[in-house]
Amino acid sequence: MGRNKKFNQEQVLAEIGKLFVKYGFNATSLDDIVKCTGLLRGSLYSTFGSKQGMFVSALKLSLKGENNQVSWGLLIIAMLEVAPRNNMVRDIVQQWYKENKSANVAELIGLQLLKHGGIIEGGQ
Amino acid sequence: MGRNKKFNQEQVLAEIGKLFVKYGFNATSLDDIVKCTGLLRGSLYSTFGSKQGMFVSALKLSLKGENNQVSWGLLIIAMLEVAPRNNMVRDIVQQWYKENKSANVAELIGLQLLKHGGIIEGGQ
DNA sequence: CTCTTTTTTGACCAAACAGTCAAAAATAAA
DNA sequence: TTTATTTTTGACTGTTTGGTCAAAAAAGAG
Repeated sequence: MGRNKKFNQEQVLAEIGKLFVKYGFNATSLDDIVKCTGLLRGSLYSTFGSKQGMFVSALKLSLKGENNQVSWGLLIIAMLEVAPRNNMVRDIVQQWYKENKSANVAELIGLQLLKHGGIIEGGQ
Repeated sequence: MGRNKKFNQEQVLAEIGKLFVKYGFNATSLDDIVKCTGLLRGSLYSTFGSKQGMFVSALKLSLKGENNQVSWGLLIIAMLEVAPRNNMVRDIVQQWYKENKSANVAELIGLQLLKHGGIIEGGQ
């Protein structure tokens, strides 16, 4: 019983994921997240617990679908900014790596990072 | 005339570079830099102008030598955290990419990022 | 020694930060 | 309708942030 959440969690996580990809983890502020989701801090924190919780949830959701621009972005942000100090994120990425290890995953990661930095061109 | 700087600029930049590699750009605070270099904010700012200036100087210096763990680290941080909003850094990395473009640069970048995130093992 | 220029010093600042919480509102269940 | 439970709201907090600046100290040049 009690009230139901009035927002669609997956929709919100998709928005949050796009934000993290655009600015990176540390450079994305809670004010940014509040603005882009339309939710208030209390709702975000009671749902996800912390900023890292928001990232973890967005990452997990994104990895459930097939690899796209957002999931690649979240993966490289995870490896550079989050995984080194968050075991849960490191485990998630490690799991993903195990399942997707192929001859050229490393190369694909590198290409995504080069795109992200605007060093080479790429869709969007 | 006038006083000479009493610190070795290249030594200081090497320390700063290591810090940036360890924590990333955004997660490295000026207090961190002050502590690790032994310099005070005023000296740092009168020499490098800004935090981004410190990063640019450390990156340039590191790329003058041959590729090592620090220069790889600075490059991936540059691409993910700095280049998207700093044209100078983007140009530096682009220049580096032009000079080092080989069949497997992208793969090397990907491997470095996987190492950085602790996803695969690697020296140190 | 004196003069002039430069560096060093560290206190200071406003803005931005992630996170909290008590009260109000909403609603599912009985 | 009442009650129990949940979510929403938004003001609030202490901390940390990158950056500034005037005064003091140092030292090269004459």
